[in-house]
Amino acid sequence: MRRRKSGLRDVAQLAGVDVSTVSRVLTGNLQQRVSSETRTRILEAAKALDYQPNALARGLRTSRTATLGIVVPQLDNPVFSSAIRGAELAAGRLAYSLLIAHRDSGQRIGGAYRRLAETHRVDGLLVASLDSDRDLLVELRGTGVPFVLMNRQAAGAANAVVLDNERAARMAVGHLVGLGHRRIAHLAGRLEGYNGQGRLAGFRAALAEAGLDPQSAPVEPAGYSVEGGAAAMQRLLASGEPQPTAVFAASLISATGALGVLHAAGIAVPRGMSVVALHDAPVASMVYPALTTVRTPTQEMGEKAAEMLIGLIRGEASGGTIVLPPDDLVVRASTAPPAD
Amino acid sequence: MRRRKSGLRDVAQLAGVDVSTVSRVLTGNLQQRVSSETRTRILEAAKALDYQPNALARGLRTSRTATLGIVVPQLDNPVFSSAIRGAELAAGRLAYSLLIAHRDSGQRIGGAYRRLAETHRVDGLLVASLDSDRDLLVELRGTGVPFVLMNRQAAGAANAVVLDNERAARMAVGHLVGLGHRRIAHLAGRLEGYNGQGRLAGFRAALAEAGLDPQSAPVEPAGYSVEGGAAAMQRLLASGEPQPTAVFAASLISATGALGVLHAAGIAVPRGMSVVALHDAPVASMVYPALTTVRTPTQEMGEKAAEMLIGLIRGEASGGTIVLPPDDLVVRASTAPPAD
DNA sequence: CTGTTAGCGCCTTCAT
DNA sequence: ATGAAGGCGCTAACAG
Repeated sequence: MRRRKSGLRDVAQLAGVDVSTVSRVLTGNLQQRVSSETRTRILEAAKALDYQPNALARGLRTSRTATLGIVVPQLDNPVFSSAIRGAELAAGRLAYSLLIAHRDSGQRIGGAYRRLAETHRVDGLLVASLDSDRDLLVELRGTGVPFVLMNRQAAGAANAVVLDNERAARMAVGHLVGLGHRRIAHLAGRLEGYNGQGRLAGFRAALAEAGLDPQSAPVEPAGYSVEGGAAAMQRLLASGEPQPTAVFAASLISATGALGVLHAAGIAVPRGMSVVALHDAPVASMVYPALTTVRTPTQEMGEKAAEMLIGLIRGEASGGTIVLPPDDLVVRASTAPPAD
Repeated sequence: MRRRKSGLRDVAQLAGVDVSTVSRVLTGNLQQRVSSETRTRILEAAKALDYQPNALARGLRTSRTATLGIVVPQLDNPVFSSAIRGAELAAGRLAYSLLIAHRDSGQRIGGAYRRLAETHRVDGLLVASLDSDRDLLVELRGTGVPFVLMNRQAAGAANAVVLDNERAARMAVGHLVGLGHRRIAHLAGRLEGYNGQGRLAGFRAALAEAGLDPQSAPVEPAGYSVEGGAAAMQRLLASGEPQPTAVFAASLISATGALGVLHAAGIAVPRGMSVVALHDAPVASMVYPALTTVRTPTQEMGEKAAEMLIGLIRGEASGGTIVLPPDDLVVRASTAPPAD
């Protein structure tokens, strides 16, 4: 019972004009010279027929697909899912769609990117990857489409949207210092990575500002997993006296792992140990005690990245690196003045 | 320095044959009559030029895009992100891509679906929605492409992949009963929804089997949010004696909300109250105490749904409803025998 | 077994 | 201000 999908030709016929005129009106980017009379006639016809352009035909002709590819290492990480959401919002506003692909781990690096780009499915790539810089960039360049990195920076990659890690870390550590903590440890991210390094630097800077010795402060790499956070916390507790009274975790996820270890060790939070983490997400209030966090603009990161990419595709923008400041500190139940 | 992308014509030229022959070989679904000599020659040429078919041109010609649209209400929900992951895996195996869209809440229902389907971007739709049945189905039918529902069933929709809610609920409640609990409450899902009803039914069935009275057991609708779970737990605690010794939550997320309320009320888990929830995800071990859950095959749900949809698109399958059994019970720290 | 032909639906010079 | 014509890259009859 459903009629055949109507094309440009049907609209043209109904409006009594040539298809090329219809195309001019409906594409309508330039203020084409078309009598406003026929223009309205065409617009009406298009609406009457509920005309929808065939994206394939248009893409074939213009060699642009109005589609962005997005490649993420994991979907269950709130940082990425939120960035995707942002990218999707921004893309939608600019009439772009999002084609999603996981990094097929185990495959040759970049397989996902290539497939998308080389079959003319996407006009550009949004990349949130954990790969080592060199291989990643080579593959990305090989695709021949513009790309924007999200949540990381890589030497030689011009376009990226990242968090101001240093400032975020200082916000977190500043909170601890303000509460009176003097022995503060850091559950770091990946020390080889962009974010891990920035957060560590911010941690040390904040300590120095407070008149504490950055070099003697314990730092345990924890990565961005629950297990990593747990292991790092364990090492921290095992590593002799005097124990810190507070820890700053580089990520919400690793902080939850640390919380588990503290529970198991019988150390009350925040009485025996204050915990503050970077990134805010629903999980922060699901754990016990609810975690004090620094809210980070992850959704905005996706939005900015998509906007930048579309700008690059359209040749309107020049790329660069956007550094987003952290939103604010969300004080919950996991931080308090030190007991001693 | 990157050479122009090579097309069918380049391959044909290099192999010294006509493009149509190349097409036959490279499409190669049917055992086309082509001399194995020229076939290998073409294959070599294609490899030498690193030929990649232009998906747009192919799609325009065949009116199939090898792309599935997936519409989800939220990305940060582990159930959905895991289902997406599964869909992506299955689609990839069958050479399909995934175009993602959020339900643009606030817009007219189905806007997301329509945009994807009516511009010939997708061959079919994977739908995980929370909308009321009627509107959803009307919109979906209007798109003219086949669709498969994930994690829900709707009257009149032939194709769906769902969880065996009743069995999952019985698994959870059976665990509680086995521990010796007699006063068991249910933090239900949405009682109007498919999943909520199934889980409630399973809850009551399990009680009846254990010789307990299903009708007198407290049931509080909690939805699938942290806040809903907290509010429901609060109502439960306020609703007079005798209090239950255990609760079965219809979802992991609402269970975390309930945990928070129990902490605040000074009720120890599991000593004062056992908690078991449906769905397993990393969050289950992030909360304190780590939640005992029933693991559900959410990723498989996505896989099955994608496989079914592709079967429908290819005209090879006939659809239907697949009911997936729960995986198993994961006993963590939130359940124990009742104290009294 | 292989080449020829004819579009898929659209955009875009080039005329008029 | 509008129409005519060509072709994006590919596949699918139909010839040979």
